[in-house]
Amino acid sequence: MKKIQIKKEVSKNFKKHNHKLCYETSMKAFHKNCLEKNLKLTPLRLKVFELLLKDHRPIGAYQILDMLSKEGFSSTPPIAYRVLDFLIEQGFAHKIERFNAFIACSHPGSKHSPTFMICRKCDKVAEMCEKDSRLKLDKKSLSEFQIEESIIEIIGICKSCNQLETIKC
Amino acid sequence: MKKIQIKKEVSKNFKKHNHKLCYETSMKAFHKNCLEKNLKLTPLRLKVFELLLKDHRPIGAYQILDMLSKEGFSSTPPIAYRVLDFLIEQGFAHKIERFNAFIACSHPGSKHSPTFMICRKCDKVAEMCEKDSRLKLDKKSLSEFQIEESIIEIIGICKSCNQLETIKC
DNA sequence: AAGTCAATGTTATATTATAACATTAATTTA
DNA sequence: TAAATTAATGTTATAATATAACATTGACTT
Repeated sequence: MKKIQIKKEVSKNFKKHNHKLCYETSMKAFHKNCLEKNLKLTPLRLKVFELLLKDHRPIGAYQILDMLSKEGFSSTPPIAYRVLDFLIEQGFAHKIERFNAFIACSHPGSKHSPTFMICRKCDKVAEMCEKDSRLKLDKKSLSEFQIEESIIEIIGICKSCNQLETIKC
Repeated sequence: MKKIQIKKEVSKNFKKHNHKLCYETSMKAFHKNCLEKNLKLTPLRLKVFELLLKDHRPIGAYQILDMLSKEGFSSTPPIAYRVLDFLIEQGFAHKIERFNAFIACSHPGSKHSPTFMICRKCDKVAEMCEKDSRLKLDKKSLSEFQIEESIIEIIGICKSCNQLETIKC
């Protein structure tokens, strides 16, 4: 039987969507990853990942520390940064350089260089999958530079915010 | 008479080149810009721009402050950040988010969203002009997100460093 | 039970950045 | 030209982000 391919919309993060599904899919992948690689899925790691998954907005390390402290976890800076490093290494989180903030990965499970669309009104972020975002460089440059990693962050206004603005007028 | 178009090489910043020409061209453009817009070309602004133009490496704000202090300028943080803001606004400098550092613009004179190639060996940076770097997003995303600004930073190894590495072996 | 190692805890400090207000110097205007 | 205005610079204080270094805990190994 042919598997039906459901085209996931890149910009869904900006709209109402089945977020419970987002959450559960990512959390399941995280469990699976840790199990397979024999990495420890500790309460701290789970909690931080859970916080990142809450909505599609980046969170600063110190915000995370606040939330951890409210939940009874230790909350000195290295606590947050270490777990964030772990999540990033494992491909389950990214840093948004523009905001010094962190976000759950939308296509978790392997290291990759993401492209982010960042709405400056609602602060939500959508991570595009590689096939929807391609950086075309000219031949000469490509031949002279060996790319290892790319940071692509697009800042603008998402459709939802744009529509709200239109309605307001 | 037809003007001869000299194709400027994007990756020249990584190699030996006529840097005096780089420097002078940029400095001249800076003078012209300030004159035309009636902005004050103060010793402080000149000095900071000069520092950024020294080579094609990004410099941190506190490095700039050190150098300013050595040259007898006042050197508390706002001094650097204010001038950097000015240079960025005027399109003569950019921030490299990845390194919280600043670099002289290679195509100065107007605000634009640059693409940087950053060599992680020699720390040099080349800024690509827009025609040599294009971000292709899928139609759907484009229609749903109004882009205002983009941050594109490519990290890797430049040809010069790559060759050095090869020779070493 | 002792040894090992990964994870977490802790203390201290480094690095990057901004807010708020004071002073100076250039320019405009009375 | 003197007063008024404004832009630029100077200053003090502090906020926000991040890491180094070492201690403790707890799980797993042997």
